[in-house]
Amino acid sequence: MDDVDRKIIQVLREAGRTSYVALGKEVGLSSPAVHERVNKLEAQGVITGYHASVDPTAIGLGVTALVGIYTGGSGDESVLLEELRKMPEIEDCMYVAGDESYFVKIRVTDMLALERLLLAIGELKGVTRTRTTIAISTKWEGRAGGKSGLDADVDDSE
Amino acid sequence: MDDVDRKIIQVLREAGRTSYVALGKEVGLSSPAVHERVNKLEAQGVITGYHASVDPTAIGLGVTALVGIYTGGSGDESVLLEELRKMPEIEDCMYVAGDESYFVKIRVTDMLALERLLLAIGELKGVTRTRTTIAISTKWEGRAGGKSGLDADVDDSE
DNA sequence: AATGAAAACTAATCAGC
DNA sequence: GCTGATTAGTTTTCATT
Repeated sequence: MDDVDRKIIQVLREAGRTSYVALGKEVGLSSPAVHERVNKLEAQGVITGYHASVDPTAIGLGVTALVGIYTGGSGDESVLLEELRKMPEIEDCMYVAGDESYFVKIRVTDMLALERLLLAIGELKGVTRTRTTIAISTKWEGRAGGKSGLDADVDDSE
Repeated sequence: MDDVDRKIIQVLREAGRTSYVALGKEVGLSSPAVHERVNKLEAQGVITGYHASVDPTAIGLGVTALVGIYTGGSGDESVLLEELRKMPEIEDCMYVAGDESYFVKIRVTDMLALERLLLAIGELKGVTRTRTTIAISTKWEGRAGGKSGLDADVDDSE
């Protein structure tokens, strides 16, 4: 992981379909050279995949909500997580330190679907309550990160 | 927007670098036909971009936090939003209905950087307080959405 | 670990349906 | 709006340094 790798990552985070030829020009390497580096980054698990970003409303997902899940008592946490994983409406899921145990981002078609999903989550074993925040407007999402991967304070080995 | 478009979207959300040849086989169309459809989806703003997913810790972003921002009083909301936009550590930003006004996801190198950023957010004009939840473990993130885009209750025109 | 050239494949364009 | 063919460009392999 050197500065060239970080530059490659930066470019691919912003434009995931950049050709290896173009990527090579950006970082000053030949196409086979960048390709080999990208393969290694993928194999190491640094690059975990490539995804098209889609306007949720265009595919009928008009409602975005952030749900904090409070747990307690009887339930087995790993079973709860499995149940959450089965719910495709849950796009993001984090185990958190704070008032809640889990924090999830969900997308559904409409308020009725939201109501149903919140009821379903609330009835899972171990869930004591939920706390829902509804997104009125998404200003931006998944912006290519903070330091752009550059000037990172990262281990330079391997 | 028909079922073929939805299938294309589904595939590209999961594998953003799928070739048009492979995509054509998935949906039962020739390569030029899918290419034309993808171009239209991009032009319509349904597909908004392609991005590599990166393991944040691999690029030195070890801390993920969810921050609710409470506002009130004097500040101009649009100025506040501009200031937030200038902070590259903020990956997601939503205007929400709930206890908070904004809800943001931030990624930073370490706790010191988190402290600095929270102080900076807290000092923005119009911000009355923040409420931070720290992610201990990200179970999943950006999972290709709920209904997979299929069987959507969507307008079939255009 | 990178290069330059070659082979295989894909993207992009276009006439025709 | 799709197909099939064509051309241009890219990915991938490989011998070489």
